[in-house]
This record gives sequence, structure tokens and C-alpha cells, in this order.
Amino acid sequence: MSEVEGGAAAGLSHRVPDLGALQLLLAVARLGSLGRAARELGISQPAASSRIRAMERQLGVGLVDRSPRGSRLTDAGVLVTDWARRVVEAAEAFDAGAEALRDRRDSRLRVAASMTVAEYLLPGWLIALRRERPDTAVSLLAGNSAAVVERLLAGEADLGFVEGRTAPRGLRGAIVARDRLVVVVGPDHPWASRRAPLTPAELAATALIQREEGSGTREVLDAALAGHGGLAAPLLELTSTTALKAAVASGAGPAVLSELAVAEELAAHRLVQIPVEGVELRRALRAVWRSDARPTGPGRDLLSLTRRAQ
Amino acid sequence: MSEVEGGAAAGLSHRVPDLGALQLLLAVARLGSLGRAARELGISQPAASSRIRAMERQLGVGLVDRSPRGSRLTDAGVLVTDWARRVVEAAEAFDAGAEALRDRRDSRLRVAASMTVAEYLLPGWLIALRRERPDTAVSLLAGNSAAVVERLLAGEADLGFVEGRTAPRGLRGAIVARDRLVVVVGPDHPWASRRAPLTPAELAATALIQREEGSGTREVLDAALAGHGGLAAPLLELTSTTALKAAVASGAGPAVLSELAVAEELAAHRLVQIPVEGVELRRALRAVWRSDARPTGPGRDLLSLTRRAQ
DNA sequence: ATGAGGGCATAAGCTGGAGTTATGAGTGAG
DNA sequence: CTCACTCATAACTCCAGCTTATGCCCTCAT
Repeated sequence: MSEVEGGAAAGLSHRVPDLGALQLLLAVARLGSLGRAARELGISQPAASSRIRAMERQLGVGLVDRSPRGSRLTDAGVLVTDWARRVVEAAEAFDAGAEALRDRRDSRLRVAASMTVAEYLLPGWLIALRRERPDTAVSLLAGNSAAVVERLLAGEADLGFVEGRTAPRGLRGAIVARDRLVVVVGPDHPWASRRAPLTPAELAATALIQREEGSGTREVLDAALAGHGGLAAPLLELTSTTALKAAVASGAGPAVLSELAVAEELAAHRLVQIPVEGVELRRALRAVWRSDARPTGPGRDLLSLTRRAQ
Repeated sequence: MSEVEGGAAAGLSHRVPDLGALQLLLAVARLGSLGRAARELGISQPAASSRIRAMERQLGVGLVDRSPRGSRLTDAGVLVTDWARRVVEAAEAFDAGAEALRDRRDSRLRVAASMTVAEYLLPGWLIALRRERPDTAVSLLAGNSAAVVERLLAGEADLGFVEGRTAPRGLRGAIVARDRLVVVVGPDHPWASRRAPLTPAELAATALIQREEGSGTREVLDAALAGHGGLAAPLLELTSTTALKAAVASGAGPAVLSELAVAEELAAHRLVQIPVEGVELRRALRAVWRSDARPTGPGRDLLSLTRRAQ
């Protein structure tokens, strides 16, 4: 999917300043002075000065107007800083996720989550949690729904997140988000230019590109199309969501995916969503916990965060 | 806005692998071998091996299972790779934008764009354009609508993008996207918990946090509320959209902003959108060009891209 | 069985980028 | 006039990441 992994992007790290430099630029923008920004990041003022200058040389554009009373962004600098903010925000999400992945032991809150939740939603929640309760150590274990349930029942996790149509037995839960499955094709696929919505029968009769095992998606799809002749045999089975999206984007065929997984591709029109009439392909994303272990402390905090974001 | 620029994130670059390492990880995931990934990125196999190992040490998690027949991601590795992809994609957008900012001269396509378009939409378009026409050099000049028009009329730009309710005179244009203005407040603001939509009169009577000069937003807002008593005096005037969002998020008051500018904050519930009844705060984003210089070649390519993404 | 080849790891050495401290020069406020 | 702040330059240190050279392991084909 996308140029990101193609050969053309090979030199990215030579053309894009590293995270430290981007963060420094954000600090300069906010604080209005190289020296103050340096102090905030714990480096010396000359280091900051030279780094910003190196970044300007690398990009070939002036970013800050220096004056004896401080530094302000140039017009180009404003734009660059806004783009930089995206990169740093993505890095923050990476960091929050990675930290949770690391602290396997001695964490105050042990979370087990399905892949969809862990990939798309949890980093944002963890960032918010970190902001509210900076000293909460969270550990994350990602797996399929069965594994999540198992961890909870074994007392090896305090809070779980699963997708599925019903709450697993033996556990209490609350819906924290909803997830819609959408039919997508590549922009050159014939369906991309059709005007009428797909009928459930059509969808059922079409061979789809699918994930190998029924990653929760299949279950919902099966149920929704049960009355319309059942699901056709897969056109292709792939192991990763990424590979699947790439195959769909290149026109190999249609697929049904969580809208969380394809939001960016839809926005950039690398994929096209095809409406389907008459079936609701929704599923709930639930927080779950053992009936005898209602979340307290940090678990409660995280839970209330996720419900607020519903 | 957000921890991104706060002191707590100071050590980000020590905890997050650099872009090169993330890109290498993506390549390993895709190609299934450290050596092949190394070759693709133009580095030696030991370099790749040591870099991945360093990354695993840094994150405290195993990412790839090495075998004599290749390397596959571990479960944690899949998750980390997905998070990494976000960072690299943001870096790609940064790169595409920065490249356009740099090539002031001798570019085949000179684009002038308003801030909103340059910030949120153009990088994606440039990435798509690069994929379709790899050798198109684009230069970008960002400014307000008046500046964009001026450049076009002076023949210093081939294609422009402006927001506004009407197409500027002397230019031809086509609507390429629409942009909705939304009322936002911080999550703790009283409005965040109200159930009824805002009335236009209420909105008109409320002092808002605003950008300093009427950045196109004000024009639309004025027009929409003209029949309801006109806009109240500003509560606060700030220079940058970023500062504005930060002020709103911390509860200083309500503001009216493009939904493009607040999409992420809404998703993470750092801001809350308040519906307004009865007024449509929409505006068009237009591609514009001189009547006697209809875009050809690369300009035409970019234009068709943007219209496809409408 | 026995190379050949692909895959990964280790070791030794080089290099450059980013950091440091020390210092100077410009500007505005008290 | 002097202090307090800004930024820039210079000289030096250090380490992360690169390279080449090599070795081991496994599999597959001859």
C-alpha cells in the first residue's frame, strides 16, 4: 500500500529531519526562542541553533526569522511546522504503544486487546491516559478475541478489549466504540464507478479478498449475509491487513474491512468505499473484565477515557 | 494542543527509533528478509541486522523471528510495524510538502495555495502525483487568497487553490473540495454537555476565540450570521491555528474552525464539536487558474487528481 | 554426501553528525 | 551604562551507524 513501502521512498530519512529536529522546531514555534526551546529539550543553545540551521539547509528553506529578541517562524516555517507536528504526533502514538508493549511485568494496569483496537485506538487512549495519570504503567498484550478472554479469566490481564457481536460469557463488559465494516475496491475497479449501491445478494455472490482466518470480520459478514445465500468462496486469502489493502488497491478485487483500517486510504482515494443497501455491517468494540474484578484505579481511568471517546 | 509539544515528550527521539529504522522495519516486514530489506534501502546486510537488533533492544521487545530461511515479524512486531507505518506516512507527507517548498525555480508546475489547502490537502495530492508522474517537480507558495490570486495573474503560478464563497474575478476555477466550519469547545466547557444544538442567535451573541485577521473563516461566519445580529466581538485573538486550538482545548472558550483543522482533535476528544441548527457553514475549496492559461501537462494531472478526491 | 547459495551474526575500523563548553556580538530595558 | 536577553561561531569529544571481511547454519540440488 502506498509509496511508503516502495523503493521510491528509500531516501526518506535523508530528506526528512529526524524526530529530534522536528520536535525542536515545534518547541521553537511554541516558545519563540531557540534558547528556550533548547532548554526545554535539555540541550545547549548552540546545539539547537546548529540543528535548526542544518534543517534549513537540508530543506532548502528558511524556517525561522532570528532577531535579538527571539525567533519567529517564517511563512514556510509555519507550514513545515504543521507538517512536522503530524510526524511527531504519529511518533507519540508509536511511543505510547511501544511503552505498553515493553512493560510486560510489574505494570499497574495489564491490558489485553484485539488487533484492531491495539492498532488503531489504543495508542490514542494511552496518550490521553498518560496526560491524565502520568505515572500509570500500562502493559499491552495483543491477540485475537479468544486469547484476550483467556488472559482475563486467568487473571493475567485486568482489562480487555474485543470486537464481536456479543459479550463473551464469564465476563462483564461495556461497549466503548463501534466499528463499521465497509466494502472497498481499488479506484480502477468497475464497482468504483457504479452509482447504485450493492445489494446484499450481489455481495454474497462475489468472491472477496480475505484475511486467512476469520478475524472477527468474517463472523459478522457471515451473519449479515446468511439470508442472502451465504458468503462466496474467497478470491484470495492473505495474512496481513496491509497486504490485503495493497491487493485491493491494485485492483485485485473487493474486500470487506473495518472502516478504522481503511480511513486513511479512503481519504486519499487509494481505496473506494462501495455502499451496500439493506445490511448493517456494524460490530461493537467492547471493554471487558472479569465479573469479580471490576476495574479500579488505572483500569477505571482508562475505561472512562474510552467511553468518553465513544 | 496535546502532549506533543509539552515537556513530557522531551525524550521522544530517545525512545522512538529514527525514520530510517522504521523504514527498514517496514521493508523487512514486506520482503521477509533482512538482507533483501538492506539491499532495497541501499545498505549492507550487517547494517540492517544491527539496526533491527538495536531497535529491539531500544523497545525491549522482539520484533522479528530470524530463521535461516528469512525473517518474519513477531506478534509484537506486527503491531509495532503498523504503528511505524503511520510515522513513515506522516514523514512522506512532510517530504512531499518540503520538496515543493524548496524547488522555487525551474519547476514544471508552480502551485499557489491557501494555508488550509497547503497544510491539510496538498501533501496527500503531491504524494499521489509523485506516484503517477514521478518526475514532476512542483513548487509551492502558500499565502492568503489575495496572494494566490496575485501570483496567478502575474503569471508566477500555474495553478492556485483558494477557499472562499465565490471564485475570484479574472480567474476560472473548479470546486475540488468542500470544507465545513464547525463550532468547537474544550471537553470541560459547559457547551460540551448540552444536548440541544446551538441556535444561530446564540452563536452570534457569543464571544469567540478567533484568528487575528479574517482568514476566510470570518468572511463565511459573518455572512452566515448576518441575519442573526452579527458576530460578537472576539473573546481573544490569536495568531496561529495551533495556538487557537490549544486555547480552546484548555477551556478558554469556543471557536469556529475548519473541520479539516480539527479532525484529529475531535477524534481524540481533545475538542468537542457543537452542532448549530439552521446555518450551513460550508465553503468551497477551489482550484483556480488564469482564464487564458488553462492547466496543461502536470497541472492538468494534479487538477484531475484533486477532483477525483473530491 | 557434498557443494552452492541464501540467511543471519560477529568483529574491527572509519566517519560524520550532534553534542559540549567558551566566547563574541547585537539589541532593548531599566 | 550596564544588564539581560537573544543568536552565532569555534574547537573539541563522542558515539551511532556505516563499511568490509568473515563464519556459521540451514536447505536444496547435483
